[in-house]
Amino acid sequence: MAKQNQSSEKFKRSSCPVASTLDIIGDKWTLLVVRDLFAGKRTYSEFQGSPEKIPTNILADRLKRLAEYEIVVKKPYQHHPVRYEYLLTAKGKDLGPVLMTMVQWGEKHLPGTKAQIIPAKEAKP
Amino acid sequence: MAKQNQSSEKFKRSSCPVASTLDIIGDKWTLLVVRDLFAGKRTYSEFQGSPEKIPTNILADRLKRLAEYEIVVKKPYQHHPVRYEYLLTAKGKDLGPVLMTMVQWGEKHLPGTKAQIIPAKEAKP
DNA sequence: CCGGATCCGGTCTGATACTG
DNA sequence: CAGTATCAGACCGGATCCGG
Repeated sequence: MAKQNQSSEKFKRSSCPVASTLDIIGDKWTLLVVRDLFAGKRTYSEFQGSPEKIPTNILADRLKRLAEYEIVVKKPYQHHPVRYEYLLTAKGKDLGPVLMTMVQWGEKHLPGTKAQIIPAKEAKP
Repeated sequence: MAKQNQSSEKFKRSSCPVASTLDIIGDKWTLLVVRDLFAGKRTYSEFQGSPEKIPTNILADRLKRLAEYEIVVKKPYQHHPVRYEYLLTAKGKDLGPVLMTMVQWGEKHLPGTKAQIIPAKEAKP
């Protein structure tokens, strides 16, 4: 039975929107996956390829939860060896501003960080 | 020596601003404390009084970390029985937009949540 | 009393190995 | 490639204890 160890069932339903939102994205990895989705990554191995090196079991769990919360949809895009891709839903895309403000805060206050998720329009010096 | 159990030393220094920011605020409790600060709470017991019931050791640890990151400052405001208050720094106040976007996302996508930290200007439908 | 520190059981993380 | 299984150790969370 294995008491669903890292499974996905974490409903707390606080009345505060901040607390409720944090119940969903309040951990180190979830938003990193969302960031990768915004960056155009779509497959499991692309997520694994990110420099933060998310553990494979954590990645699987987060993707499952993101799908349950309808922040992403998982769909097969090839059948022979079955391949899946994960895409942001409208709800997931609405997390953009959250990511954005975090990027701005990080760039302003944390030295040595530079955004790469927003290509920007070639502001070449 | 007690190998600093829940102590504060969690530097990962990723180059991505999202990852770096998440190393600081990427957990369930930290932003909740920041939310309380924005809501005007300043003392240890006021934080403990929040409906989410943060455990005392977690609260102490988060406040210590927030102070180390210079997101808050801790200062005594009374001496007889010494009492402390925690105040947001400019860096901490800059987290406002992050909180804001999370509130907006939560209110839009999570039913049954209602903000209480931002009075809002009566944008009645 | 208030602001924390300590203890301890249970949960989750994270590295690696393994499977379809 | 896309995960699942396993397992030690880190971390959380509740309760309790302590210093001023």
